[in-house]
Amino acid sequence: MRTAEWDGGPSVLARAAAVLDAFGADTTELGISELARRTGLAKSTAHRLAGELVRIGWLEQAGTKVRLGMHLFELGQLVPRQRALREAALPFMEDLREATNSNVHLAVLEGIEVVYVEILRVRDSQPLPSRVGGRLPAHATGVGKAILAFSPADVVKARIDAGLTRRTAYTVIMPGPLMRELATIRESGISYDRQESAMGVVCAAAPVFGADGRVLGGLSVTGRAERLDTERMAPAVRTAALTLSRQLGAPLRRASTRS
Amino acid sequence: MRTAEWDGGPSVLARAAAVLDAFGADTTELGISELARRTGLAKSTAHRLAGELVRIGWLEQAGTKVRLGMHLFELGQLVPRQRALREAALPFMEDLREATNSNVHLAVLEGIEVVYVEILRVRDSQPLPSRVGGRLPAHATGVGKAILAFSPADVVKARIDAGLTRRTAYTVIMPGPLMRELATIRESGISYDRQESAMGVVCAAAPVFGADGRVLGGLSVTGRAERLDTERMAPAVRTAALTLSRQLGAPLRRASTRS
DNA sequence: CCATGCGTACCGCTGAGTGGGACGGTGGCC
DNA sequence: GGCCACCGTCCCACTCAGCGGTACGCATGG
Repeated sequence: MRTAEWDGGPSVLARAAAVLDAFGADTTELGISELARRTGLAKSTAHRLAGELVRIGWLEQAGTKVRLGMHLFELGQLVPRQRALREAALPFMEDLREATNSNVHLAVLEGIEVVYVEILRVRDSQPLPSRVGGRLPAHATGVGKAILAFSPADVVKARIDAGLTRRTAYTVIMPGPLMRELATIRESGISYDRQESAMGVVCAAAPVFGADGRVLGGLSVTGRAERLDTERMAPAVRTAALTLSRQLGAPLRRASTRS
Repeated sequence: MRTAEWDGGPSVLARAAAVLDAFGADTTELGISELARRTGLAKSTAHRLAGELVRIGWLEQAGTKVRLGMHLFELGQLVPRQRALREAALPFMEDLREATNSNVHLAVLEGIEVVYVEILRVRDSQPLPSRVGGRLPAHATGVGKAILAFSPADVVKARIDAGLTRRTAYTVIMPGPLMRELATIRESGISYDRQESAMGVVCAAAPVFGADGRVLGGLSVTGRAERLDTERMAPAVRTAALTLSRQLGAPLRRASTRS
């Protein structure tokens, strides 16, 4: 069997993780053979693993196919990084949406990417490239840059070393300019995304800090380029992020706080 | 090692599931020894499993302790039963919250319990016994009874056979009265919870149907007994549930639709 | 009517997983 | 201050859980 793609040792758990990771936003159901193909497992192995995963509730039988099970949703809702932040942030996010009449995002950093923890959309919202539980490269998003600006140097280094992948013509892909922008964000406490993650989408973002003074995530106001004046939104986002940080017990000293 | 507690065979996956299930709403971080104790695994086994789970992102290292990882949140957000329903329901839930100025719940049936998929709270909301991703016995909640009323007979039987556990003095714990109430709900399309899940908490709920005509979940308006007039809320909840069902492609025939 | 691909089932081999045990560090109670 | 209980970590020999090649019955469709 081909195991070369897994760096370490292909343990049962790694195989099971590969099975679950075979599903995606547009891949909600898979048959056994398709599962085996995507994971590189033998068909009989995929069959047995799927059966076992169904028995523990991580997969659900859908006819002869299989899909992610509710137990995973339940577990996911218990993830503390997400839960504590979302719970504390929700009221402020709703205020922010009402005040700005724009989409509001809450995200955390996971490795070198941001994961969206909550999204409040406005009624007439155009489609956005973000999804709750979805990932985007940190350097190509407003919240990502806000978080990176207040993260330890090795985190920024990891992001740069992994390659500043281009997502649009405006994505910052050079280390130098990115570092300079992060310095500016540290001064102003505000980060902008000017069509850097998706064409036509702009946002203003600000970092959220925890009780230990370290950055926990980012808050942003997002909208279409032709409708949203990011500079006008900046004070509102920053205020919401500061208020949220204060409620989380963050030691906010001056205008801009660094870790 | 003690494996008698697991019915089938204690596969690696079952052990890993036990490790993850050791965490809960109030148990966000665990040490290795505590983990071993709660799962009944040998300490060295718990240690190795935890290490492997960390490597695949299902757990996170928190100092020497360990907690659920962001990867589980990401996976959980992909669960189709939850995602499709929540996405379609959100706008209607917001309308419902605004119209009734009360907490709005969306839940699905998982086995014999309901799992809350989304909760919209009002500003001054008193604490509720519900949590997104949390479980409650189906027979003791408004949404649960709404779903049971339109579920196949064997589902209702399973719920009754598992025991109608009492949660408050008002919980329906006798099979006969429960069956009669479900019949009433089938007629009216409305289900009530009068302090049956928690003292002081009442709700009005209605079932949500999918394109195949089967019940997908339940929608409810919830509040404190002294402030919420459930009968006055009933038409709003039922309307929202019907509108949502129609958008989901449900074949709604008459005033009340059954599967 | 055969080719193809599906889900399912069986079964012998083997190395991944197991857990007992040991070890060093640490915190608190006496 | 010194004892002790408990912690996380690591090692290692045994064994059975997991693996995948193989085969079968069944749709589908060309």
